[in-house]
Amino acid sequence: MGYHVPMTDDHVGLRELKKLMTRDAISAAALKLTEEKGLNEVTIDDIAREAFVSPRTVSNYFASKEEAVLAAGKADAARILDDFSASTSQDPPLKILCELLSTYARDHADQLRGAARMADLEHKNPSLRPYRVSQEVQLLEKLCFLVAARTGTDATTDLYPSLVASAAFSAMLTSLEIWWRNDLPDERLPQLIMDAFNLVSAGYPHETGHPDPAATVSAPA
Amino acid sequence: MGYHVPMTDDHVGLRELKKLMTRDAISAAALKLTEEKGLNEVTIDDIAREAFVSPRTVSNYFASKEEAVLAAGKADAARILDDFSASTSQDPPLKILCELLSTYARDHADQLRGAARMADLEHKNPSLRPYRVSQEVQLLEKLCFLVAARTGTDATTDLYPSLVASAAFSAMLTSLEIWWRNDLPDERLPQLIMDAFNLVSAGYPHETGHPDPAATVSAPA
DNA sequence: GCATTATTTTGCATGATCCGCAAGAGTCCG
DNA sequence: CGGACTCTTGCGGATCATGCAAAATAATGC
Repeated sequence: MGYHVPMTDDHVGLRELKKLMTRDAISAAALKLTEEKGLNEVTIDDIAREAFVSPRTVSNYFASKEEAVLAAGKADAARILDDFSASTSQDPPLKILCELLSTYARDHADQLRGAARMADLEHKNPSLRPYRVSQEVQLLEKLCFLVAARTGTDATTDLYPSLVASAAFSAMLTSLEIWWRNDLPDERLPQLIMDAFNLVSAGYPHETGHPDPAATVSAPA
Repeated sequence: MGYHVPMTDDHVGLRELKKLMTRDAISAAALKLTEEKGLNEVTIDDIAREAFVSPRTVSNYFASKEEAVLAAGKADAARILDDFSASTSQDPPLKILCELLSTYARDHADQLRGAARMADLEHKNPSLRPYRVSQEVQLLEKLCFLVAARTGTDATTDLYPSLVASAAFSAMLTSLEIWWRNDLPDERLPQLIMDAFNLVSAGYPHETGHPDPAATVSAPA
């Protein structure tokens, strides 16, 4: 299934290509219809018609409408994990992830708009939430093992890798959430991500009120 | 069973009582059958028979089998949040939560075994996962607002409350996970929780190998 | 106690989803 | 071109979610 095909176009296989295309078509159809009518008003038959496939094929690719809708924004996160996995830096994992994520946020603002659209969808269609969070947890477990491998710790017995992975995720997700909820400009996001990672790396210093303007968006100095 | 009408009850209502009882009965039936046969082999009709109610009543209380199964272990977490909300300490939120949780782990290890059993169920029945993580996220959001209220920050614009809430959750969940995955004795859990919170508060110091024996369980020397 | 009201439980029906199965269409490889 | 393999499709059965109205049960007033 999700095997990484050879990097050369040599023998990619027309079959695999068509499979990916129909998958994308179904996912795109689900996304479009959901944005138009709301997920509970969309049936599998509707998605099938929109994607020019049979209803059975839709169920063949996705276990539920929700997964079809959410399949659109899955690729981005995987790329980040690959980059982290491929990095040869000796810095602490949190530093590597901070640089990776803030850089990505700076260079791919368009992708992030897609993520924001997703967040919007999720707010309007609560039934999407469980599936989305579940996907996040899967990524988190993957990141946990990557951190363990990188630092020579054991994800099954050590606290460290799991805690670091969770911290990175919360930093990224919290930044995205605040960025999206407050309609901040694209330029603010990288800084927000770095602020979040700094707060995490500093051990969450006790705040009362707003002593640190860098950690809030209410005073855009 | 009930003989005569209560003489000391301040109108609690027999109705409300029966409602709670049937709810518990359904949830318990769902849990029992799922542990026996696996959730995909359990139908709503089965649960209804086991709980001595009609199938329609099951759907009346829970939107899905999954919710019925998970309804069992919901109360514990709410108590912790209430304790945190009621605390008048001026310590940082993470310190308060650390003490609250390690104390709870020391005094109520049995309840936490129940939580561990749930985690086991989730591993064997993947369809439970979305519903469970969704519940966790709801608790996390609640904790986020409690932290914001306690520290005078704004959960919608500040990174701090969301990051702190996430950190506390990951510390607790990671401790629990490692505790039950390695079949550690009850006495180890409070210490594990405190280690996790210390690691979090220290900003996840970079480890390679196992320099800190307090952060691992592999060498109980 | 008895009747009235309010709430819960239940059965029934409908629309939708999930999944296994086998036939048809398309692709791959020699 | 032809066999082997894979994907698509239609069908059928089992399950599920939900609205609706009637039966059952608890609460309230007389």
